Amino acid sequence: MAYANDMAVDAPRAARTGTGLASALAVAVNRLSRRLRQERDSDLTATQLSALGTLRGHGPLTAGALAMHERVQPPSMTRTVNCLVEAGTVRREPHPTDGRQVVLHLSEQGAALLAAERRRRDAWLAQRLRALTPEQRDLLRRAAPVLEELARG
Amino acid sequence: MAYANDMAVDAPRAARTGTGLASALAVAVNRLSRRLRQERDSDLTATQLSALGTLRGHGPLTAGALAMHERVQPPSMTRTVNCLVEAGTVRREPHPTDGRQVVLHLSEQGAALLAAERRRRDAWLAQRLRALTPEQRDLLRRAAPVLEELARG
DNA sequence: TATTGTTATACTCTATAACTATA
DNA sequence: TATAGTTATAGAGTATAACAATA
Repeated sequence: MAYANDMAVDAPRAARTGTGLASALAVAVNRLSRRLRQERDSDLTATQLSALGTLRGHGPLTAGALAMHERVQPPSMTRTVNCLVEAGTVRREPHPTDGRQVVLHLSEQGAALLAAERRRRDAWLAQRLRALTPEQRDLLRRAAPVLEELARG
Repeated sequence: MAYANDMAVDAPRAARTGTGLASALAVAVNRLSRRLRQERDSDLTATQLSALGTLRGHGPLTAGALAMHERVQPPSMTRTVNCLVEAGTVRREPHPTDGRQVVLHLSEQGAALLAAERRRRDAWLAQRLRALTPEQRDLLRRAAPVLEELARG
């Protein structure tokens, strides 16, 4: 016997039947993520923006801590940070007590760029959201933190 | 004056303040999408599974139609399809009336692989979902089709 | 001439393994 | 010896531009 998610691959069907939530959610999230990536229009990629956003939200972080927050392996973060430093959006500074660690700081230029890029990146989604009903927007407003919690796990 | 989404970068804050929904949603969706990609454990990638899933849902499609559904450019889909054909999960067949077009069919082997992979991919998310409250799950169940609708735009 | 699909090429993201420097 | 970060290397996804075949 197949699993429930083999019988309900699309979100509308999952909503009707009450089965396959995991599958429907995974598909929807992946599609929307890809769609959002298409809408960015700048020098910074979605991955770089995400790292900058984390630095803005949390303040300075070590390379390892940033990698953990972004859920990537350290070498991947090294590469991303190299791009960000080269673009002048992030500064590498020595750790005060541990010579092995590096502390990453968002530069003023980085903060400004982040704000501008985020506006651009969100423009498409914000426009789409305005086309929804108030109830649907409220639904998404309450769902967003739950999605974050799922990702945090 | 900055946009609302510059003041609320994280989902919980957006939920509290009622601002920055687009930004919070974009961040949450991107994080969860990346997290889900980490959880796959198979020969097929998330992109390949998504293409197979679309073929299963819609039946045979031309290369161009599949690219449109997956929201990628035709050359990207060519590459994905090459991998799928090489893996024996998809067959290329000639279009009955138009010699330029190619019709892509999900093979039986592809359907079986898809089912198995989807189970594996969803296992992590399903487990995480069980840790939520029934209200949160219901929230996501209703949010999933809205996310799909946003992506479809 | 327009359309469909592919090939050529390049760039980004990501990972694992190996290496360096420091604790 | 263990840890933090980087470098080296490789594989996948995506895109644009150029090309082939067909309509």
